[in-house]
This record gives sequence, C-alpha cells and structure tokens, in this order.
Amino acid sequence: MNMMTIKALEDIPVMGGLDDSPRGRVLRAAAHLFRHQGYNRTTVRDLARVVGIQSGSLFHHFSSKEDILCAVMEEAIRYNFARMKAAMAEAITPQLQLRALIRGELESILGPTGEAMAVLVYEWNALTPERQLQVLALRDEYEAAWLQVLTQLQQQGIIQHPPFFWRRLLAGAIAWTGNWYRPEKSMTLDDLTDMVLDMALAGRAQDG
Amino acid sequence: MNMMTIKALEDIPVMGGLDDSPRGRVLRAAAHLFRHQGYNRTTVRDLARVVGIQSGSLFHHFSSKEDILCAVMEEAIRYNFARMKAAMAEAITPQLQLRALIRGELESILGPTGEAMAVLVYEWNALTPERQLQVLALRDEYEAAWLQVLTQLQQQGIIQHPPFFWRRLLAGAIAWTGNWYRPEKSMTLDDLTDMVLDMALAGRAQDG
Amino acid sequence: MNMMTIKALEDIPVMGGLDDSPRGRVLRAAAHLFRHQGYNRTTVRDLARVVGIQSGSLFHHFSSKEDILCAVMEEAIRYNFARMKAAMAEAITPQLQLRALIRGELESILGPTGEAMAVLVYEWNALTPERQLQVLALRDEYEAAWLQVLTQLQQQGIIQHPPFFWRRLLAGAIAWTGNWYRPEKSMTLDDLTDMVLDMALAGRAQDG
Amino acid sequence: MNMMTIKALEDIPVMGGLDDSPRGRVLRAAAHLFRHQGYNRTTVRDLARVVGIQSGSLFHHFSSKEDILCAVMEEAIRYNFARMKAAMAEAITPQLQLRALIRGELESILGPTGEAMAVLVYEWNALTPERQLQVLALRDEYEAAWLQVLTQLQQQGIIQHPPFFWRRLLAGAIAWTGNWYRPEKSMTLDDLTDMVLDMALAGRAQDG
DNA sequence: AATGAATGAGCTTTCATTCAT
DNA sequence: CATGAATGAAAGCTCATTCAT
Repeated sequence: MNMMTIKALEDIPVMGGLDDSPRGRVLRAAAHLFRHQGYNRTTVRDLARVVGIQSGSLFHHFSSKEDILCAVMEEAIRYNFARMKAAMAEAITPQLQLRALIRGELESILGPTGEAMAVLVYEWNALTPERQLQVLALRDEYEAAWLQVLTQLQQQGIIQHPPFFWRRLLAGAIAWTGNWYRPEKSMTLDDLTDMVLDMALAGRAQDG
Repeated sequence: MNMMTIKALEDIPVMGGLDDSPRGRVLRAAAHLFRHQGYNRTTVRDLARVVGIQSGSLFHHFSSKEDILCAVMEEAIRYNFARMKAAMAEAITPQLQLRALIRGELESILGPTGEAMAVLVYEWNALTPERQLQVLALRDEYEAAWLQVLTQLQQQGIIQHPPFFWRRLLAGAIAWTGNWYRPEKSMTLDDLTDMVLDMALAGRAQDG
Repeated sequence: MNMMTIKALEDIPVMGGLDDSPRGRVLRAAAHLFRHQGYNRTTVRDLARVVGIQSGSLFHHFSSKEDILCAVMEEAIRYNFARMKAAMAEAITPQLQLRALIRGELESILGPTGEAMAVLVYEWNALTPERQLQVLALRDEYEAAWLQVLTQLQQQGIIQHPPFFWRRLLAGAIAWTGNWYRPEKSMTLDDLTDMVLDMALAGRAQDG
Repeated sequence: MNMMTIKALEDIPVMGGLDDSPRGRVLRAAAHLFRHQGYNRTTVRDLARVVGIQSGSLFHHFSSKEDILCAVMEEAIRYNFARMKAAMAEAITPQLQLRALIRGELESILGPTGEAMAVLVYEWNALTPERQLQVLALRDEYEAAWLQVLTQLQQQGIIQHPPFFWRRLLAGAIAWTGNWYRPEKSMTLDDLTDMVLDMALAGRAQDG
C-alpha cells in the first residue's frame, strides 16, 4: 500500500476521548490507518511505526490486532454516547432532542472521532462474531435513545413512518456524510444539521 | 475466517447480468464472498473452491485478484445503469423519474446485484487509485442522471436544498438499506420506495 | 521479465543448421530466449508466442521443456562439429589446423550458433545429470580434435604447456568473446582469430 | 532439483570476507546453492534450510531473493578488490603487477570466493538492469587496475595487442578455470599462474 | 497436428505473534 | 515495559504439462 503518505502521529487529528497514554496513541493511529488503508492492509508494523514504537511492543498493550480494532470501535461509541447523553439532557422538546441527536451524530462522524466511526462501519466484519455481539450491545444502548425520540415524534404526528425504519434511513444518510462532506461557508455543520433535520421531519407539513 | 459457512455457487443468488460462463460464475462467487468475508479475508483458494475450479485456473480469466474485484464493481454499475436508463425512459414527470431512480437504486442494492453494490462501497479502497478512477468514470455517468432530475425538481420548487448535497444524503439512506432491510409484508419494496420518496420530497408541502 | 523486448522469430538470427520446420523454428527461438532471459525465466508461453503457436503445441514436438534445452545444445555442437571437421580437412600443418580450430570456434560463438553456444555454457546445470552425460559424449568427440592438434604442436616444441590445460585456457578465452566482441573494422573476426592464435602459440619464439 | 546432495552450512567452504553473522551465513549458503543449482532453481526454502532458519526469517536480513543474489556478487567483488589492491601495492614492476593480478584473480575464482565469482558470471542476467548497473560500477573500478597495467606493458612493447581486447581474452581464460582446475601436485596454483602469465606475455620474445 | 482451458504443485513474500534479552 | 529477530502458516500468483475437442 501507499505507506509513504501516512504521516506521524502528530499530524493525525486527536481522536476525541483519547489521552496521550500509549493506549490512546495506538488507538488514534489505528483509527487513522484502518480508515485510510483498511484493517487488513494495515500491518502492525505500520501501526507501530506511526506510534513510534516497535511492533512487538504493541502486544504489551493489546492482546491482538483485532483487539485494537475492537477497542477503536468501542471507544468511539462510548465517547459519542456520553456526549450524546449530555446534549440530550439539555434539549427539552422531542424536536430539539432530534436536532441534538442529528447534530451529535454528524459531529461524531465529521469530527475527531470520524475515522473511528468509519472504521466501525467499514471494518465491521473484520470482527469475529462474538466481538460483533460485544460491540452491538454498546450500540443498542445508543440506538435506544434515537428510537425513544422518534417514537415520541410519531405519537405527536410529526413523523409518519415507523420509527425503526425511519431511523435506519436517517442513519444511512448521516453515516454517508463522512464520505463527501467537507465544511465550507455555504454549508456549515449547522446547515448540514438543518438539512438532515428537514429530511427527518419530512411529510410533517403535509398534515398541517 | 469463517469459511465453513460459505456455500457452493448454487446457493448464491444469481447476480444480475452475469451468465453461466466461467467469468460470470467467478464474479458471482466473488461478489458473495467479498461481501460477507471482505476482500482481503477472501483468498483466491476460497473463491476457486466455491466456483468449483482450482485456484490457478482463476488466473486464466482474470489477471489478478484485484482485477476480479474491479470487474465485480464495474459489472454491477453497468448492469444497474442500463436498467436505470430503461426505467427513466418510461417516467414522464420529474417526480415519477425520481421515484424510478429511488426504486432502481433500492433494487440494485436489495436485489441480485446487492452484494456487488455492497462490495463497491465497502471495498472501495482495496482498489488502486488508477482503478478507482476507472470505476469512478462509470459512476459519474450514473450520478449525472440523478442530478438532472433533482435539479429540475428544485427549479420547480419541489425540493429546496442544493441537489448535489440532497442527492448525497439520499444516496446514504438508500445504500444503508442493504444492511438492514429484509422484505416483509408490512414493508414491501414499494413501501420502502415510498418512504424514501417522502424523504426526498421533504419540505415540499411547507410551501403549500 | 522484460518480455516486451523480445521480438518475433523473423527478427532472430537464423541459427545455423536449422531449417524452417516447426522443430527448427522452436529451437531457434529457444536459443534466443534462453540466452537472453535464462532458461528458467523463459516460459513455454514466451517460447510459443515467439514461434507463433500455442504453448500446448510445443509438446507435440518436444516431450518437455528440458528436452528443448537439450536439443538446442546438441544441435549447436553437432552443427559446429561438422563444420569443424570440414575445415580441419583442408588444413595441412598443425599450425594451420590450430588456426582453423580457433576460427571455427569463434565463428560458432560469434555467428548464428552463438546463442545456442552460450546456452550450452550458461544453462549447463539446468540439465539433469543423465542429459549432461549425453551432451558431454558429443562434446568429447569435439575436444579430441583439439587435443590431437595441440599434442602435435607440443611434440614439435611449438607450445610448451600440457595440451589439456592449454586447451582449457584457450577455451575460456574463446568462449568469453561472446560476452564482449562486436565486429568492427579495427577488429575483424580474422584479427580476433590472429590475436587468439598469438595467445595459443605463446612462448613459441622463446625457444627460437 | 537435486536437493539431496546439498549439505549443511558447515560443509560449505567459508567464503572469504564473510563472518558468522546471519547475513554472512546466508551469503555463504547462497553462493554455494546458486552456483550448483542455479539461482532460479534454488528456492528460498532451500536456502533457509541450509542456513538453519525458517524461510520467512531470510527477509529480515534481505528484502528479496534478488537482494541476496546481488549481495553475493557485491561481496565477492569488494573482497577481491581489496585483496587485489593490497597485492598490487607490493608489486614494483608492471610484470610483477601483472602476475599479481593474475594470481589474485585465479585465487578469487579458485579459492573461497570462487562460488560467488561463478555466480557473478553465470547468474548475471537474473539481475534487474538497475542492479546490473550497480554491480558494474564496482566491477569497472576493478577492471581499471588491469587496464592500467596492461597499457604500461604495451607501451614498453612487452605485449602487442590492444590492452582492452587482450584483457578480455585473459579474463575468459581465467574465469573458465573455475570449471576445470583442481589443485594437484603437477599443477599447483603457482604453476597455473605462470601458465596464464605466459599466455598474457605471448609474443613478447618475438621482438627479442 | 493444433488448440487453449484447466491443473496443482510450487514459488516468493507477508505478517501477526512470540520471546529471550 | 521495550526490543527486534525469529517464526511458520498462509497469501497471491506462476507455469510446465495434460487432454478433450
């Protein structure tokens, strides 16, 4: 692979929630490399080189390469879940909560945890089935918050389609932004949030 | 990897547009394996075994493993592009054209080419840059049709957001269905199409 | 390997003694390819392509790739041995015979059989031991002529060193010309012959 | 190939200039195997087995099989060049220098570096063109010493033919000794040196 | 005779992981 | 904790040879 283009750790955006411990440094480098080279095409030597240690030393912090992958995914979910809960606590109405959820998810994908979130999606089946279950457990907690808000909105007649399906469509639209969105004046993150919110509330005014 | 679960070719859904030539058989098996095991975790021996030939024989039909990956992607795009053009030709108004586009894209992801389409998304950077360009050229043609329809709808005031961005959000929502949608009575493919169409036309009635 | 530089059969110098039969065409191409790419780095497909047939067809004329190698070597020896005997028959004195031997050997290396002769030297241990013996039998006949002439010259006091060893040194000097000599005005084949002859008769005048 | 005849490292003559480091052990085994089996017919597994390591471990010391071949050649040239310079420094007259050059070259071919020198000749075009240039650069330095001495001898009227061509003939005669010379009482290395020296000074007495 | 798809053993190389230091 | 040489299984790919047509 095109290893020459991969930078040193200092040039990689700091992944939210990870400190400068060896563990944190490895996970940040891993998120970056797994995202841009793929999990399988990234060697533990690549990873060690970016972190600035020898490949054997990685195994003092993680028991296997897959363990690193799994940790990247879990940290991403955990960190964003925490932020999401904080944001939700401040939002009063379901509409505002929905906006907070959208905004939070966009930030998780487009901000410092973006690479880890992309890894979560793109390297999903590099995980053994038991590890998939382990990560899914975390994810379900997160999804429950979405379903709760969407269910309220449906009960209020503000959205019309089944919350479960509707959430899935929105999840896809949001996740995909990581592949194309780049912040610019004419389309700030707030603008993007509003655009997705319009999508989420589609059909709302049909009743009005 | 989890090879024991992988079936023989006869059990793999026939990928649209591929005949029973050796080439077609290889591409169908490849789409399936690449989708469920990942490109890197699928060995040429895996592939040969499913097709029912020896691994060396693969290289009579394709010059490399990456060549197979690229062919899977190109066949999927080409086949669906052809079907999409046919469907578009029959739709008169932009609204109907939009529905045809959504329906076609959902079929491409949920129908016989679904595995190949997923490979196109998930294994994108297993392709060398020059091959990415080659595939992108095909893809651009396809996207142009979407943009044309969305632009017309915007000019008519039916959608409000910039077509380019709007298309991206819809593309994400539709692509993601491959990860969760399973046909059932309470949510047929037609129902799903209408649900996405509602999303696409979000805000339409706000003006009314 | 650098296959693109390998020409069609028409551009390869006609190896002496080989007609335009399929067998002859294969041997000429083989001498050329084995010389410039090495025996192992030349595939039967390379060979077939240059000859203008399919690789499977080669095996109607030769039972194996090694069989082709062996035939190249044997033809070269046989052809040059015949020419050498003819030349020797015309030379009267041992000195003239020596010159004829030198001239003949230089021609075999620098002329149309040069590639085959180089293969004989450089691919010697691509041959199985039994085939080596088979070729050596031919070679011994050829060497006997040299030894006879050198022995006569030694008996006449014209050369001083043991004929067997002296022949070996000369054989090396002559064989190596294939790696550097290119005909030019200031060093024709005749000039080269005389230069080697001077070497062969070294020390001659010390007695005089 | 005839692998059963290949011995363990301990039975292979110690190639001059190489210590007992892993690198040195590999190069000595490689010189031996490449010489007797040919470069292409020697597998990295053969090589590893003789060295007493696993095949994968070779690639900690050399980046490729060709890298090993190249190192064998370069070490041989470098080592012999150093010895040659030392010997030349002690020789006063051009005649003595010529004898030193001949003696040194014979030793390089018949002594501990003999296998490596043979590999240099016989496996030359297993090297990629750029590597050939790299090795040629080393070789040119070495050849310059020969030409200088031969040119002096020509200016003194001691040899008559153009030094460049004369050197080539001698080089062939000397290189070829590796294929036939075995030390014995009636033909020691000194005797052989004198025999080649007589050749080199051929025609000398013609003027006398 | 000629074809060319198919074979399958064997090649070089990669790489996660181990472990003596 | 860190190192980095060593491991050895497995990868993608090659290629002489076969054989049904």
